[in-house]
Amino acid sequence: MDATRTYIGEIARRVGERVTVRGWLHRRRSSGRIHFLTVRDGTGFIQVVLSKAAVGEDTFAQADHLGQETSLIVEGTVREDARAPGGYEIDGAGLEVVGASHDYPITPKEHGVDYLLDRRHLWIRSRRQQAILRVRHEVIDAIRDFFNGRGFILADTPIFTPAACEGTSTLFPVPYFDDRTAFLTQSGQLYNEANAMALGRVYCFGPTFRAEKSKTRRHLTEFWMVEPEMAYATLDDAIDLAEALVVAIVSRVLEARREELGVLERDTAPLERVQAPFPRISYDEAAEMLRERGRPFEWGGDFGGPDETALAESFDRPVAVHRFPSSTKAFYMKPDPERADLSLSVDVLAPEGYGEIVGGGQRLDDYDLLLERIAAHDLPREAFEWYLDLRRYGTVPHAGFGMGVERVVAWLCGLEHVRETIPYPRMLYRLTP
RNA sequence: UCCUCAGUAGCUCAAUUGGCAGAGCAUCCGGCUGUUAACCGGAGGGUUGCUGGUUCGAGUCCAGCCUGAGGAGCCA
Repeated sequence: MDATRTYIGEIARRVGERVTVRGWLHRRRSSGRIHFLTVRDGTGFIQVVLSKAAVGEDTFAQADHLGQETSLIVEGTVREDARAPGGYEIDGAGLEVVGASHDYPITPKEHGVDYLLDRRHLWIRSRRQQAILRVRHEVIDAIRDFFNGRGFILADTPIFTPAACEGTSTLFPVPYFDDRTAFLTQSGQLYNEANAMALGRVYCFGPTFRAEKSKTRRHLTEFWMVEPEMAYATLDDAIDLAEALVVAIVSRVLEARREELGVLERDTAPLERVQAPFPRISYDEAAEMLRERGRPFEWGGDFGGPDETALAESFDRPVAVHRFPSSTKAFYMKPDPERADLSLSVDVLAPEGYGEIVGGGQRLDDYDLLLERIAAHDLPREAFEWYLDLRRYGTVPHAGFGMGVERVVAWLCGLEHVRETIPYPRMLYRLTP
């Protein structure tokens, strides 16, 4: 095994060369005097052809009994061949088993969701799951590049928090030293505002936790959210930024992960249409559209999943819905100066029924009004003294939003459920593996 | 928390009006020199989610429970 170590992802550039590939046996077929091993190594899949003449009696017999997911090192010569899946294959000359595998539970046939989720640590080895996780990687990388390239500073916010940021019923409590209770963050929002007052334009990017007893295709109890916040910024600035971010992510994935989208059989035509400008409609206009479509919708409420789908169906790209009633939004949203019952808020709805991917707006920057809101929401003032400081010491208009990574990945991959967009999903009834 | 649906071999499913527990895949054995979820032949593999009830007889009907899925509310 002295041939150059090669990753399968670069095999097309190694035609004619003697290579060594280290990976796992994905699948095996045999036709008597010839074995076909599909080997994967995390960078791709390659078919290895073994003939008795080339590898000898013993190795040939051994290869006939290798179980799915056996780890192995294969040496051979790369050849272009139209009969091989992907167009290239390795003429095997030697085979070394690193670790045996018997009765691998995930076979090439169908399995149920519960069965696969119980074996998520193995399921991620499948071609489809690998493709999804690669798209997720690309989305995250695109997000970081987008903000870093525009001068935003990454300033992460704490995961242990002392109290609620938005409400109290959806927080996970955790025992903290000396009989105290901490809560897992459900948004970096408040700290993000403080960071923006220090650094101008910032973003935080990390896991967030919501103890909502939601059981739908778009909910996880642990999910990743990126939250930019800008000092001296308005609602329109936030919408502009969200639009540019979504466009940047989609075009990056289309450019860098076309192969993965192919594995997922994702129709890319709807993604190609995701270009600025996005349509922008007010909550009032959205409510009118829903009524025109015959949906019973009462002004003042938030949109449900079916409402979001109905709205998104009217557009061929993401749509920004702005100025929701203040009653539907968090206490820190700034009221619309032209209509006190509305907030300077925005949701961006993804097309094709994927719903809300972005939520944000302009923040309340007036000290007295903020104090009033904290009281109106029955929040303990002491816990928010530091937050009130931001309005005591040089307050400025500021705005930002949060974007859920898993919903974006589910949309781009065309998935039925967000549970496949994260390596180990955490849901209402699932904490393992 | 509420509504709907499901649970049979390791996996995915079938089983007619309540009447002998079945198939494909996986596993093991054999065959095949270009397979593409290979194919062909053979073998092993069952507390029908749990508890109780109705019945000559229950996978099937009834009650309760458990587990899961889809949806609602809420949210990214």
